[in-house]
Amino acid sequence: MSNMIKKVNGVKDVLPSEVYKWHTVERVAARTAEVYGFGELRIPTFENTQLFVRSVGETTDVVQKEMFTVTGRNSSYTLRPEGTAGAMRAVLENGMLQSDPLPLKLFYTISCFRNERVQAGRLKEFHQFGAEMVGSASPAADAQMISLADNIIRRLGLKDIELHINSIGCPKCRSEYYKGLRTFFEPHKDELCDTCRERLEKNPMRLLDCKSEICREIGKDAPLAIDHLCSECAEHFEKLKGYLDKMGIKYMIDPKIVRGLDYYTRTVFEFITTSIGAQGTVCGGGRYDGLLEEMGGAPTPALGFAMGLERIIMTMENQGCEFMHTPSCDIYIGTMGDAAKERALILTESLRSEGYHAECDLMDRGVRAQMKYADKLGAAFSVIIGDNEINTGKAVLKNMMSGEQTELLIDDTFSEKFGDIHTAHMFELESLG
RNA sequence: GUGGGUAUAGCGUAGCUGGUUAACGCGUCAGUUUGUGGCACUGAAGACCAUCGGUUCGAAUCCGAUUACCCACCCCA
Repeated sequence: MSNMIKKVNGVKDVLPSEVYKWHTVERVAARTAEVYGFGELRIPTFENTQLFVRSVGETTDVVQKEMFTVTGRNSSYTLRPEGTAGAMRAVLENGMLQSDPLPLKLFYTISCFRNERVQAGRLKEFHQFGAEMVGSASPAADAQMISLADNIIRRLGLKDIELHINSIGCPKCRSEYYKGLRTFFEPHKDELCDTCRERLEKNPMRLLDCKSEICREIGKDAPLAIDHLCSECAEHFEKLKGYLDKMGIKYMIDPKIVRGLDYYTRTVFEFITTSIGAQGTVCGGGRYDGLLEEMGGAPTPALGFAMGLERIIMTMENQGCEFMHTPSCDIYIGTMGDAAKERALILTESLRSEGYHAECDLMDRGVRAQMKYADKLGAAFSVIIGDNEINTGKAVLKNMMSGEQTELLIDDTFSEKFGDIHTAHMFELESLG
């Protein structure tokens, strides 16, 4: 073991015994998104480094110190640290804004890569379900995006998730706001923590997000972005709140939400849970009206969100939410002797071609051991075939739960007969609840 | 990048202030009479006690370094 090559720090294996949890989340999310009119987009795992530098922002932590980048042949590629940049690149490159009816509605399930220190709910390779809507500047679009995320979260059975919303304005109102922030913090410059002193120059809005007690104390009465919105942004936010109210989606206004990716404008939101530790943001997103233009496209309003699948699953586990279970074995065919083995092989094949999960012995076990195996598989039915059964052409089908036994012919009619009994059994199970 | 904690079979753990073949539970495999599971019982396989170095007659046990993991800061999903 000591000389075995192990996996890299900060990544995870999902074993067959756990994968049903992922299927649950992925399927519910995709199905819900489809109901909202979103189509699945599949994008490459890596892109040109410049794509992320330009879109996510040169000064962000993600770009500055968390990207996995490889260089070769005069090119620099980066494993995607998030999905929006790649999705928008695909939108522009494929001319979707010209060819498809607006708004574009896209979703994707991807893994992302960020070279960070690992922690509960934070991995170097993590998975996101993302959704993006391109072309609409309407606050109704914001409301629908939030509704989609909210719906997925609710359909997964998650409880006690808070929706925090905020507006960080557009470049127009922001330049004014930055001035205000700088003049507010300037007198306290020496008291601020090192990173905040830098932030004052680079991105003063981040000061509000600092967890240091001193900075928080100083920033207590700092001007807030929502209080400095231009009239258009203010109206947009008011309308969004009105829509959310009418849709019955509860939210709280959290003026402290500052997204760490530079492309965000106007509406930003987070769904937060307290049940999985410090990394409680289970879903985050917002508007990025300037991004497509920044990437070389026509000015086009857009917005989106991403859900962290690991965090969603963790929260579900924590709250005892139900997952869809993968169906277990329908029938186990036990055998004694070579003739029976051949017959079992044929029966298994024909059962499988009818869509049943059938299993037979591949380990040369004794009958008793085979039955134990069948039990471990959770087989609903079993049948044992030996010389007697081969000679008479009949075998006994056993219901593993009730012990009920039925005699069946082990010929071409077996699959069909089994099908009848199996559906009756499933019906019975369902009526029992 | 910064801080704290942990490191024993596939998993979860025990191993007292250093002393002969490292223990237990779960899981795996095989049996408990001849052809039938769930319970119970018996047995087996499986660990150079993370790695390297040091102290010692002797180290899983003490010390140091490295690595990994966990948690938090930061950041984000």
